[in-house]
Amino acid sequence: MKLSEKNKDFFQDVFDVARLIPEGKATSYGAIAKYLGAPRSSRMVGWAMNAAHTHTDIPAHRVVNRNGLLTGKMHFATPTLMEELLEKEGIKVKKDKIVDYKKIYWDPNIELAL
DNA sequence: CCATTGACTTAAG
DNA sequence: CCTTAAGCCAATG
Repeated sequence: MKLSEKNKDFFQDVFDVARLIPEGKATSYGAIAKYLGAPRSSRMVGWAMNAAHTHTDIPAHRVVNRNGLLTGKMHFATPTLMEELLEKEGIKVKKDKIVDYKKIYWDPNIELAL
C-alpha cells in the first residue's frame, strides 16, 4: 500500500503548501483551504499552522487572514515575531497589517495550478 | 456524545 | 473603526 496515499491529511497538505510559499510573499488561510478543496475550512488551516509551528519548520508568518492582517501574531513566540519575520523578508507591516498585500499575495490556486 | 473554542470569513449595525 | 452574529469544520475536554 502507498503511504503517500494514505497520509493525505489536511494538516499535511497545509504544511506542504506553507513550505512552498516563496520569501517576500504571503497567502491567506482561505486560499490554502480552497487549494486543498475545502474553501470553508479556513479555520482548519489556522489549526494546522498551530500544530505546524511546533512540529516542523513552517513559515507560518507568511500565512495571514484575507485582509493581510496578522491575526496569528499572538500565537508566535512573541506577539512581534511575526511582523519581524515578514519585514525581514521585505514585507512591510503597518499596524499588524501587510502593506500592499495584493502585491505580495501568493495564491496557491494560481501559482501551484496545473 | 455534547459543549466549547479557534491563527477564518462575511455580513450587519 | 469596532462589536456581534452566524456559518463553517476539526480538535479538545
